[in-house]
Amino acid sequence: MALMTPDAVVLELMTMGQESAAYLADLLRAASPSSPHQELAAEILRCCRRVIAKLTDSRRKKRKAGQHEDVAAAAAPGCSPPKKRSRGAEPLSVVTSDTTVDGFIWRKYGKKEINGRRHPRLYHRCAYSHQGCTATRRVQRTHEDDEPAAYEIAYYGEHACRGAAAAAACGGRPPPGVVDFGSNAWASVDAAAAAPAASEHQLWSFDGEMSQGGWSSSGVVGARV
DNA sequence: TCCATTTGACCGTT
DNA sequence: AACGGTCAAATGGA
Repeated sequence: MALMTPDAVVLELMTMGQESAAYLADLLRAASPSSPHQELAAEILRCCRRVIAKLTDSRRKKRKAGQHEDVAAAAAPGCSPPKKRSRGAEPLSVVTSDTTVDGFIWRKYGKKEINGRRHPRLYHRCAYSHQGCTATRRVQRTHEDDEPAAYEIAYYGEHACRGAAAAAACGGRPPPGVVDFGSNAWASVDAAAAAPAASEHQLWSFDGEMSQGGWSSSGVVGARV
C-alpha cells in the first residue's frame, strides 16, 4: 500500500514552500515596502509555482497513460526484481543544493562513475527497504562547476514505510531528513560541511517538522521532469 | 560483534 | 559492446 509517493512528498513540500514564500513576501512588504528582498521572495515563489505546475502536469500524464508510478513498485511480490531498471521508468527528478533534506532515510548501496561526468553517481535505497519499502533514489551532481553545488536527485519507487518510520527511529523527535552517505561522498562534503563522515545519527540536517506539516524544503532550488 | 559503507563484479538494457 | 543499475564480499568504525 503506497502511503506517500516521492511525487506526493515533493508536491507537498513545494506547496509548503510556496506558502512560506508568500508569507515571507507579506512580512517583507509589511516591514519595508521598498525592500529589495521582496524580489527574492517573489523569485522563490515563482520557482515553487513552476515546480508544482511541472509535478501536477507529469502526474496527470501518468494517470492518463495508465502507467504505474515506477518499475520497482510494479514488481509483483515473490518475483525477483529486475537487476536493471527499465529506461522506460520515469523518475521524479529534483534539483537541489542539499541532498539531505527530503524527509526519508536513505542508505547508499552503490556508486558509479558515469561517462562524461567528473563526479560519480550515487545510488541509495530507503533505509526501511527490509520492511518492503521499494523507494530508491539516484544522486548526481548536475553541473561540475556549480557553486554552491547542485544535485539532481531522481526518485524511484514508493515509500511503503512513510517518513514517519524515520521519526519513530529517532525516538519521537522531529523526523530526520536523510542519512548522509559515507566518507567519500561529495554530497556530504558540501551539504554537511564540517560534519565528520558517517554515523547517521549526527548528520540529520532537518530544520523543520514534517510530522506537523511544517518541514523545510529549503534545499530545493528547482525541478525538472 | 554488529552494522553501514565501499567497491569490484555481474547482469540487463539499449 | 557499452553503459548503467544492483549485488555482495570486504572493510572499517562504533
